[in-house]
Amino acid sequence: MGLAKTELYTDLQNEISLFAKVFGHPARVAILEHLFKIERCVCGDLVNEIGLAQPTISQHLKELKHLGLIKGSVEGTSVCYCIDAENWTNMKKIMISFLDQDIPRTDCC
Amino acid sequence: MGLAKTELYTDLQNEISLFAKVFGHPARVAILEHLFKIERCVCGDLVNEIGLAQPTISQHLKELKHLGLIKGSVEGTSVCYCIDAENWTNMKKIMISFLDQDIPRTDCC
DNA sequence: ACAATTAATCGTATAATCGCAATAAACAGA
DNA sequence: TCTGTTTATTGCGATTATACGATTAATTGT
Repeated sequence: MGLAKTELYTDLQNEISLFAKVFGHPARVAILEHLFKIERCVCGDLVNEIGLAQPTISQHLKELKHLGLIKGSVEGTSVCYCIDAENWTNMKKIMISFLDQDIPRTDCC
Repeated sequence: MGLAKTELYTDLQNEISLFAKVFGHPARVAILEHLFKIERCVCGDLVNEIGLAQPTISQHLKELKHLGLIKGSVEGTSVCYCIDAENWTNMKKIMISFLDQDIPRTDCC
């Protein structure tokens, strides 16, 4: 993707873009929506549910876990994933404060 | 970025990821925040404000305009940009409904 | 018409992303 | 221990994204 010049932006702007980037792929959106619906599920369930190869799902899970939005616990040979409530709530505040800014009444056109 | 298999996902999931992707770069976050603060500004202002080259800013503006989140009007030799209030509000509803899902009380870990 | 100003487009180098086959790692049961 | 099950990691090809110099296009003022 080339290299974003992160030093040009505020920490908050960089943080917003990192959260947004992880939502910027429909597979990760689908994984999260499934976790919200099912509450908890193992990696193999997501492979069947979504239809991508197992390494691909595993890679998307890794990115979600790296940002702290989900957490996984080993249960025998499988790994159970769920939403990380605290981190999700924190992320939600940041994203909504960005989305919910007051729109200027004066139009430019 | 490789090729996402959009046919595997719902229209809503694809739409959410497209909106998120455009927020997935700090320059576009910075552009939008500046438009919220200043209400209206020309391309050159953003070049000075952010510190990227003019073609780069122009390219980011193009992506924001393509999604309908901003609109631009020609004013002499310069182009004035502003937030598209209606489309922003529509996008906001979609994104917040995704972010604001009920978090399951049962933890997996 | 000409020069100056501003923004968009083109071309290109670099780097990240996506997807998956192959493989490794961790664990459970016989 | 051996086998089967499940997930993580590695390596690779194809594609997309970022950034910018050079150029073009559009407009204004003289």
